[in-house]
Amino acid sequence: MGYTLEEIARLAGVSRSTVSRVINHHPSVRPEVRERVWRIIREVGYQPHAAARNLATRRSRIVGVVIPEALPKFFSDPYFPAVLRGISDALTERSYHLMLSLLSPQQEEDFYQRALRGRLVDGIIVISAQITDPLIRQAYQEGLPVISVGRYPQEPGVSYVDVDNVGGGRMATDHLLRLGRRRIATIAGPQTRAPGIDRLEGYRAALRAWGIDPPPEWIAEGDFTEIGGYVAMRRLLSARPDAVFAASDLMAVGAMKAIREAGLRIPEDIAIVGYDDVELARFTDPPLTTVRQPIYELGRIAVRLLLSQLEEGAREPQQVVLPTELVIRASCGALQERGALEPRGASLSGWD
Amino acid sequence: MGYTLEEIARLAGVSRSTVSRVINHHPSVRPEVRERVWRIIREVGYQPHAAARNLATRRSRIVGVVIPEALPKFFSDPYFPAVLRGISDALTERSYHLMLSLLSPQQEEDFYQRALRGRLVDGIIVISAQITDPLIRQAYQEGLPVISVGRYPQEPGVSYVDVDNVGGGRMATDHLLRLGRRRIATIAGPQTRAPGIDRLEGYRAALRAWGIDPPPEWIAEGDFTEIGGYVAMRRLLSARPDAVFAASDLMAVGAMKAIREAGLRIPEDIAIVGYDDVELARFTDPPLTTVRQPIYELGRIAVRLLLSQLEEGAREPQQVVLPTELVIRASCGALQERGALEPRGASLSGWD
DNA sequence: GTTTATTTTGGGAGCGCTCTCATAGGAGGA
DNA sequence: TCCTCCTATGAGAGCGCTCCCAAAATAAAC
Repeated sequence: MGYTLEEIARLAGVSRSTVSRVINHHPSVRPEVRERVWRIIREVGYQPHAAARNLATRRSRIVGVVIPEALPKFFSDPYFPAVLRGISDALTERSYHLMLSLLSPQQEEDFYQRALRGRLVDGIIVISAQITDPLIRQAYQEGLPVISVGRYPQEPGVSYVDVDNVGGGRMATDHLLRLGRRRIATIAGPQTRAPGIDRLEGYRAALRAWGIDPPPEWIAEGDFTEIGGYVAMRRLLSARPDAVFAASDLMAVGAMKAIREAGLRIPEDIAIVGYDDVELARFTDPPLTTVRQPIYELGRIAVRLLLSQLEEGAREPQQVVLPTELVIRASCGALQERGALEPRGASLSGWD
Repeated sequence: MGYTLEEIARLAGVSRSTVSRVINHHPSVRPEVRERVWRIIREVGYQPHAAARNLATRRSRIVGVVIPEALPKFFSDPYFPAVLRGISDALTERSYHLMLSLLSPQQEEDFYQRALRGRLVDGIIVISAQITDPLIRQAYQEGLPVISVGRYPQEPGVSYVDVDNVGGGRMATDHLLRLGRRRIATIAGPQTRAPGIDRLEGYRAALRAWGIDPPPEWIAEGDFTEIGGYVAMRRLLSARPDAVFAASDLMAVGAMKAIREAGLRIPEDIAIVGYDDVELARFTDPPLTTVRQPIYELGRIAVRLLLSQLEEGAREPQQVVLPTELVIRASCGALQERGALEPRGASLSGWD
């Protein structure tokens, strides 16, 4: 423990430089020498000192992953673990390390100073940024490598990966239209955040394509939670919709409750489509038709974009939007065997 | 961008050493000089280079958090996010950074080499180790700072934080005994992992204290999953128990299904207590009495132990066991208003 | 067998910081 | 007023690596 390059060099009877070349797989070392050096390295269990290397190369091979305001959402939402897995897998493949920061807004500034400007990390990936995330803006303006998971409209030059929320909203609404529904209401997400805005935009686009102009009373705003969906749905009921597109599964669940309380049937009286495909969606009554997003991929691609900046020096903003997928279950009325998958009590494994 | 100590020194008209003292809050700098230096630092936005500092101090202020085999469990289990939050909060308070590694067994070795022996991290916290985790053992044997979240019986000197699984099992079982149940069966967790072993031990201890010696047919082993609980319960039914202690909530849910299929009522015919207090436990029918663990604290304390090794050079193994808490709902029969909390359909927010 | 080109190796100079030690001022005591 | 004792500051030597450049060894060309 605690060997240095110098000592390995001495043991192998070569110079420091040669050992350095061996570790870094530089071609111009005689195979015989290379072998000898490796043997010594393995023998004594030598491992180059990370800080020394980082200092000399001016690279740390560490990527910061920032989850602002993680505290409430990090729990319930399967979103974060999935993105994180994607990021982690992709980084590991490329021999990078992942520095995780669950930050409150006050801590963000401090983090930024220490980690990014102090070159502790080579770049950062910010997940689910507020629409005006100062971290992203600051990093971007100083030319430090940053990728946003979720589009970042404030600063058009910021690279991001996002899911096609407009497309997802359109797909969900279009599906209801094709099933013959015409009075399609929506429970939109908060209009302060990109997913909320985009999914509503998709809803509008789909209706527009069918020549329908939704009146204001078809649109209610929720906050992505179950209660929010419930409250919004009660308001929408007076418009007598025959279908609802909810911008999150949780809101869809709340909406289903309100619909049932009003004595209406799902999907016969009101069809419903959610968004996210959370695990729960398979176990609602009836199972929820919903929009699935490639969340794991989101993480992987964020890494790919960041490393292309880091290693190939890509300068122009790269903006990737991934397509979504419609998962058809019974709540939209497209399936015959409605109720067949209905669970007894709450259940998570899906085996019953 | 890219200022060095030297340059700040020149700008402030002092030496490098003095600037270094200022940043490190060394007392012996004249207040007037200190102020002048700080002003320059703020003005140019200077930030010390992390790698240079790490090299000189031989400390990185980074702690590695290793979650082996994260892939399947990281999702469903609220355990990991909670521990992670505890760790993250505690580290942030002490100005440490968190390096997260979601590792497959093959990657563990590589990680160990690079991160720990290369001094990329000052120490590691391993969550939910396999009972024979090689990472922990290797680190421990080389004297590198490692804390296990969950006890590590293989190597008695390893420091760990754990939850009192024996106490939790005893508490759950004792509760059923106090409610008058006498034929108490258990669905134990896998006997290859500490929580499984310990909770069963607690069950035994509680019965022993009441002079009851559970026959083998009262004990079935599950794998912590819902199916596992279902299968185990079907086996147990032939022993005609009047209560069951399931070593996980998921198994309890499976057991409830089996009980109901057998035409028996909960809690009248068979009372049931689970373990973990997962979110779902509030929404089963009837709501599940269960054992809650201080998971967030687990993370915080892991950090405290690690830093006491790192900063105060604590050498002797520190082993902390946290108490659990019994959350009484209707499934054990202790509550009158059974069914009052019963949800309609699936629901997560608990507001209905 | 030279000369020239090429590959392999070694030495030196950093990377940007900390930390010990020596020195220059000042304060305090006689 | 002089000497002693602190306190504030500066200089220098690393920390352990990479990378450039020149030297040595080898191969190729004449």
